[in-house]
Amino acid sequence: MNSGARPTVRMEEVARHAGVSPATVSRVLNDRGKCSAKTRERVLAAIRDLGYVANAAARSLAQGRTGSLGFLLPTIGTEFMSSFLQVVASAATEEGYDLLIALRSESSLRRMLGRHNTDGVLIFGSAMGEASLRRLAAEGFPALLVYRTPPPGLSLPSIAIDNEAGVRESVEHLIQAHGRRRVAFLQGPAGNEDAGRREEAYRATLARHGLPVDPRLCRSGLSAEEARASTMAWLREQAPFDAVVGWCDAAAIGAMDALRSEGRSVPADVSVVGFDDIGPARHLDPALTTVRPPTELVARLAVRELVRLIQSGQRGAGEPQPRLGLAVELVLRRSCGCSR
Amino acid sequence: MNSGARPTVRMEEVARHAGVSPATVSRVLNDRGKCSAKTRERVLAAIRDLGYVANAAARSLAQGRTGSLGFLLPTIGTEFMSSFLQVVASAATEEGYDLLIALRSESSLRRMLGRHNTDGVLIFGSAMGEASLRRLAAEGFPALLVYRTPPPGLSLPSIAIDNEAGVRESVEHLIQAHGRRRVAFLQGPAGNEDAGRREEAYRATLARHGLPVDPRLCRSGLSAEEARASTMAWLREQAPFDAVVGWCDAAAIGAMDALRSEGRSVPADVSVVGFDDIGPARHLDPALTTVRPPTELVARLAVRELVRLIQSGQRGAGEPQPRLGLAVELVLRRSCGCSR
DNA sequence: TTGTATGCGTTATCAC
DNA sequence: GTGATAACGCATACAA
Repeated sequence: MNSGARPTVRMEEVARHAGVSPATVSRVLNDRGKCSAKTRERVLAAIRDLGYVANAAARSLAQGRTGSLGFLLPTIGTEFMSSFLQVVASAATEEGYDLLIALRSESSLRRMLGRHNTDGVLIFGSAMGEASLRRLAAEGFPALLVYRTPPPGLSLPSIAIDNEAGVRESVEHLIQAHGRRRVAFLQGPAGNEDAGRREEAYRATLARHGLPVDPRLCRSGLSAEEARASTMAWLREQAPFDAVVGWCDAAAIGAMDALRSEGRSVPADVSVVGFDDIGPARHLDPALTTVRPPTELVARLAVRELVRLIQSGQRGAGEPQPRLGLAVELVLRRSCGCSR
Repeated sequence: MNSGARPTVRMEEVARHAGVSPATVSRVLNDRGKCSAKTRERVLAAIRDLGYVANAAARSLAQGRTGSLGFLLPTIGTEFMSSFLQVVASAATEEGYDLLIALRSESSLRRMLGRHNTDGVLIFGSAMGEASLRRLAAEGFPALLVYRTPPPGLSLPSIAIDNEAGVRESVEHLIQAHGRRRVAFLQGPAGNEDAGRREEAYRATLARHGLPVDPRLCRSGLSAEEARASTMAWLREQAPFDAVVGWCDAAAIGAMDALRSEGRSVPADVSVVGFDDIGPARHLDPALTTVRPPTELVARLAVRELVRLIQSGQRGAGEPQPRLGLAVELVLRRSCGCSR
């Protein structure tokens, strides 16, 4: 906390320096109660002179709040997550909160709720198991799910996107605009809700259009590398397919990689579409057709809503929890067969 | 902090439940002092039963440490930063610290040092101005610069990479292996030290090989978009160039984009190289030749060193500060003209 | 408008 | 080994 040469300067010292009491310094610092402009000036000057900074722990202890939000996420190292995190971080700052991040892990979680005591947590996707979610909900700790809906029976606020609509639109586009009939799918992680819903929507859309759902045409797209391997396997086994839907852009990119290296043309031979619209998507050759979720909106809404939860005090278990499914947008580029 | 229905369970309640004193509970919790296995068991049981979690603020106040590290960064939303942050986050967890992140901003900084009181801060690149750095150094607060060396006269520990060697190697490769003579450069942000050193190295290497440094061939590569525009400008003005060196991969990607859209072949007409080796680099067509910094090593070293600083107590202003310049690696792919 | 006194929940220093 | 008790630094009734 203070490992400098000079000892920590406390509020008391500021008070002496300004010729007032500690309470007055505290008031000036927090804009509480009225005080004359003159003393206010003196106090501020003393603070500047001494380089005083309030001790966060003491403040938290006295106020009963920490002024920080926790963000629990499964992993940071993806294009998608980094842009999301960027928005969350600035939104938190705007709302006057610090942001504490923790990678998926039970111990991190306990530390957020316990050791470091955040005022509330944002839980991204599969960053937290169902059992922990239940405990959390039972404790009534302010928490909000992002890119995930609460498990059945659990009443937790959540902000998710409309995965179904996104995949439905993209698959229908492949079928109707480009005449594709044998659509393959690159699957996401098993526990991932977004991934699951997207796969469901893929199957449902094919079925709705009277197309067969070939089990061979569903393979792992956990990473670009796995997607690449899966696509190679399709080619090797001569599975008949004329389109690939990636559960996310990285998977789609892996597929394009494999197709190119095997001399297949995208989109002439095979259409490829993704999901997420990560930064590189538009710079690929051909540029990737994909589904764009309102990332920035989600992040801002999430932070704002969490802050509202915190500031509204106790969460009434009775009142309905907000559960938003935000609209997504199909971005047509060249990898599906469109001319732009 | 606690907005649940039931009131916060404090250490005192745990003590009552276990039939011991609060002091004993504290000891069990922190593994301090000896206590019989039997009481220890009882206390742990009580903690479990009541779902007790320690109040972080009170603990910090009593101990004089927060158990969290601050990470000050200019922006999160880049491939490079996201992978770096990922490692920093897990390293911090391994060392037993929480990670508090803040985007570049003076107010964020003050909050890290003051309002939230981290035990030490990691400062990435240009995230903090020189004036603030001086103040920080003067206060003796544990801080470590990453991807940046301290300004002259300032004694702050830092961990940086060998930008010069990286660019020297890549430019020499263009010259010697591929016979390039007119090498253009896409510049980074003005305040960015890495960017500056890379540009210097670019000029120095050309000079060392008796090649002219054409001022027209240095343009902005702040983002992929700007790099694209700069490359378009070179083409439009018919500036003679047969190679482009991007200060970072994103810039190189923008250049490749522009070249492709204008019908130029990479690498047949123009060689392109980048810096950073971000994830997508290997998936481009052609795959991007680039310089790979030891990102993971830097992140781990940084966290470890900062923790050492913190735990070693006061930073002796006299002892020499570590100032590492870590080795980088030239990764040859196809965009420079190599066959793989 | 300003000062005084008390409490926030934990750790640490003593005694026992 | 274990239990009282005093800090830790700040916010806030309450009194002035």
